[in-house]
Amino acid sequence: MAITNSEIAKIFNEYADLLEIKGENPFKVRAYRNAARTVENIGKPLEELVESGYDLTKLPGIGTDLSLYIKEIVKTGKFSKLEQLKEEIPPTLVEMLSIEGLGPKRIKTLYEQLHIQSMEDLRRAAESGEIEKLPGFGPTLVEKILRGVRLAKKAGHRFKWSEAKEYVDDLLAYLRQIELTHLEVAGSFRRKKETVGDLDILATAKDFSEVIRHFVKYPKIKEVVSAGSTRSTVILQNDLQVDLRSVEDESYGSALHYFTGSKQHNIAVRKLAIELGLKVNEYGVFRGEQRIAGRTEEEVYKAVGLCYIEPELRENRGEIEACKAGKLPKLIEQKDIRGDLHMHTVYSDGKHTIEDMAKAAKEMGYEYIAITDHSKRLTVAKGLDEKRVLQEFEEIDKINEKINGITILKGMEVDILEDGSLDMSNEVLAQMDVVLVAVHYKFNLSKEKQTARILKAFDNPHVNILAHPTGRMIQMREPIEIDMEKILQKAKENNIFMEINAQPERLDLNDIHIKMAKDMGVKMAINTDSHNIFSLYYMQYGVNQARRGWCEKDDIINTRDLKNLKKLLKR
DNA sequence: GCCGTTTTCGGCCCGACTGTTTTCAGTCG
Repeated sequence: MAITNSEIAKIFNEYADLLEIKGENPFKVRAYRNAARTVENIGKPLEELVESGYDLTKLPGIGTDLSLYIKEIVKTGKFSKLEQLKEEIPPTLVEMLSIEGLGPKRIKTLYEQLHIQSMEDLRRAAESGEIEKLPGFGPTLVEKILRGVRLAKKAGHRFKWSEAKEYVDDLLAYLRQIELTHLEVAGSFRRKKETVGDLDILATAKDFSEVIRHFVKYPKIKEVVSAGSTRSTVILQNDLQVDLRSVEDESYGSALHYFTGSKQHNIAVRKLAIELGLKVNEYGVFRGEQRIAGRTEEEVYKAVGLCYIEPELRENRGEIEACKAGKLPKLIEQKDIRGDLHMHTVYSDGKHTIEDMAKAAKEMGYEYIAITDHSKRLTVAKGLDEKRVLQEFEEIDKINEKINGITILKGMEVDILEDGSLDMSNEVLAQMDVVLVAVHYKFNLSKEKQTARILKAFDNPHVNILAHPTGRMIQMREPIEIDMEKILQKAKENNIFMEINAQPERLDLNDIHIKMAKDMGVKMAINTDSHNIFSLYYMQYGVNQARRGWCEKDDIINTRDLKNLKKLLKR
């Protein structure tokens, strides 16, 4: 049974948690966390790297020890040091870290003084008044712990970016009711991460205390966690945490940079600053006591010898090196998109007609769309057989004749059957302008079989695009197991494109795979997979994801005009 | 535990807020 990179990362993170509770050297703890991050971010399975004899110490944050541990985990599926540590420190203590106000030190105290090992122990001791008697603990903290225990059950939820966007729009409109100089959402939301854990909002105003007073009166607040003079934290009724912070205008740029993160990017920038004898914090860039930059982000980057780096790239995944080498991408923008190559109509499981979709797309300023209804295997979606799809194409011909300003391409989202053959005859496929293929069932095949299934589909000379390549649904369905590198390699050889599916719960490919594809020279298409006219606007989410994957206009085929697109679609 | 064009030892990002204290530890981001 193969072990995945994220499973290895999880092992290191759990080990780090336990080390921290044990009271180990915090830098050692950090080393394990850094290693976990590295492991998560390399697109290639570590299992393969180990097999090929790759020198793991070349990876950032992996030294002699950790490379040995990785090998051990890949070979045995287990990390013996973690197993040993679990004998010493009960692993159930880790779950208590999720409670607001409880960190490693306090958990250690609770364990050593009161033998508290689980959430249930914790609740009992808090209610009995035992915890309050401990030095360093008081009634307020106990209250907080009890609240934390109650909340822990539903913790860990992250909001889809699109979902967070709705809350952001409402909250910003509320905040703007009073006079502000600057107002910006920072954090992972600004970096356009596919999910957002909380919101970080930065504001400046003549009288900031008034902003805080206004903020904590927002009607959708469930609880005000803290409200200081420069920052405040609240929980909304939907359990979304919002942090509002403020600085002086002269620090606005550095604060925006600081609160946008990512943490790893900021650390890397600070290290650069230290090398130059500078200090970077949220108030500016300082040489000694003197502030030399801070009003804008551009200033901050310039002061540490860098160019401006787009928020979507700030993950410390090579953007700093790329900037120094003058190789930062010029990221794709929504206005570069000229069409949408994946959508459904009433012929299968869509809600609108071909003509409705075409008109809506025309209003978006598109030059072309492809109608790509499902094939017959997908009976739940009323998939089309050869005869029906040819009828659909006749209708497309008629609409193309009478409609102006947009061209409708004939396409289909064809099921890849279990054996890798396609759910449509070659004779009919040959009549299509664009052929999407996709996996819609048998998600749990072994990695070898699933990969072979898709590679076989790529042998069909009519295939153009692999739709939602991993099938994952954010926080709902795991991706199918495939060897992405092999698939990208063959896509490159056969001139097949990968889809970046813009449905907010899919966003498939993810950012790491997109960058992998880009680096391997595989081009992609950003498609909405719309089932009605309203979701055509999902395109923005797909563009966000493409930007996180370093895509430029040229990497995305539906930025081409129709003539050039057609050339690309001819294999 | 990692890392190094000053270093193979001695560093490792930085500050706000809270609750508990009476100057600060712990937590959080």
